[in-house]
Amino acid sequence: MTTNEIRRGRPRAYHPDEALERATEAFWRQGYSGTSLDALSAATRMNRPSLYGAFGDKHALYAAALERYIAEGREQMEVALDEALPLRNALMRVYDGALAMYFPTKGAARGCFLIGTAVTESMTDPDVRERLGRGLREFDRLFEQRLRHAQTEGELPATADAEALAGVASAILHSLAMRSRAGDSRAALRAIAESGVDLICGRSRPRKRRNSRRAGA
Amino acid sequence: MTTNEIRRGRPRAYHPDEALERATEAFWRQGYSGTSLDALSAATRMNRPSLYGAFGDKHALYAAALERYIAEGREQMEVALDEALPLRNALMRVYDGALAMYFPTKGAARGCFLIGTAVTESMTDPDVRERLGRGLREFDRLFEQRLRHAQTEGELPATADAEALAGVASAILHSLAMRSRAGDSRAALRAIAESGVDLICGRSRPRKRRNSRRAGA
DNA sequence: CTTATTTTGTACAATTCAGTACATAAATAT
DNA sequence: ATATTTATGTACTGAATTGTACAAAATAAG
Repeated sequence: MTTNEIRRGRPRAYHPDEALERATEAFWRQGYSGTSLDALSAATRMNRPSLYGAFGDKHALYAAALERYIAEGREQMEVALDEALPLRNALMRVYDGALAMYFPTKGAARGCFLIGTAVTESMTDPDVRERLGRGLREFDRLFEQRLRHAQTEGELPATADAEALAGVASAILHSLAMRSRAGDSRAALRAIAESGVDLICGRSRPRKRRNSRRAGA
Repeated sequence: MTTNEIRRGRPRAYHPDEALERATEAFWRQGYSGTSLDALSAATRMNRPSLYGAFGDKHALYAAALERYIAEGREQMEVALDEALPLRNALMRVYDGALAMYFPTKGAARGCFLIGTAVTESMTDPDVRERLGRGLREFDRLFEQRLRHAQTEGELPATADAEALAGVASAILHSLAMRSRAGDSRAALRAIAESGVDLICGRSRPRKRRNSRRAGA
């Protein structure tokens, strides 16, 4: 991707991709307004002028972080929604992949970067609102596409409303994104995802999983 | 509620409740970190020292705003979920009430104050995370309670998992809260709510409302 | 080696931030 | 009237904010 051209002048002391990832993590934790350039400088281990040189101002850096996150999310989702798998499994793979991101192996739960930060900023920043909207619509589209495929395979009735079901599938994802920031446990969120999948795929018999562990954080 | 005791000294030039409401609106638009005390002072039309005297520091003011919003939301939801109404209508009343808040009659869409601001702040502020969690659980509880009632009335099968369905009902609400900040139109969000209600209540025949208007913002 | 080019690191400027000190104003109590 | 109490309004402090100027450093080109 990043073609290694022969660059003149002093070489960079950072990897742009790594730096963007670290900047993303800083925004992820503290939000856009709550993340200072000092914090970004520390996170990326780039000094201030290098940050500006590489990404432009704070807003451009955040925009790049959002773009990268959305693109990666789409790729992960495309993989998870493998059409060779049963619809149930495919959907759960999306939610499990999301939960893996929302609950890092080390450190506190962090939820979804896009939802956790852009939703606040979108009110006063039309550019962020636009990116947030495009991101959400992208995920809607992938769900819908996969559901339509399930219809052609007979996994879902041909009369089902794929667009509507995709909206519900997305809603489950949105809920996981938020709840993981509200102190809910990963297990509790996975149970919610399963409920959603049951409902979308049309459980023949309602599961009787009473007393399943649902402990808080 | 606020007992009008005989107060000595210079009378206040503001109404605490009104001021808290205006402060809420400022936070609603700009988030916690993005709202300066100057902005709060302007919104409440209270000068800085009066703000501190009345509410304490910025954090305490935000906490009070959250508390008030959650309490009001609970009340509205209790009214909407009237047990005398069919489950379908009751649920749609909740979503319609939410959309009425998220899309004010004048001004841009603003979504949910709790979700739109606390989800960002919850990462670095345990107190906010706690309040966010309690708020969400409160709404879960009301949904679940209403769904259990529907079971006793035979509107839902006795074998249904009320807790799980309540999670889905909440997820729909969470999705509306976010999407309204992402540029989605109110009509599109209402369609999503209807899809969710259909799924929760178990539509006998999948609705065929193809080509219903779903225009963007 | 010299020059051109690019990045780094320090240091700074101008603003904005949260929070407070203090004098003044406006009410009640005696 | 005078004292007491409470709130207001101005002005301020110290810290944090974003963004930039500029010299030194590190590389390639000639």
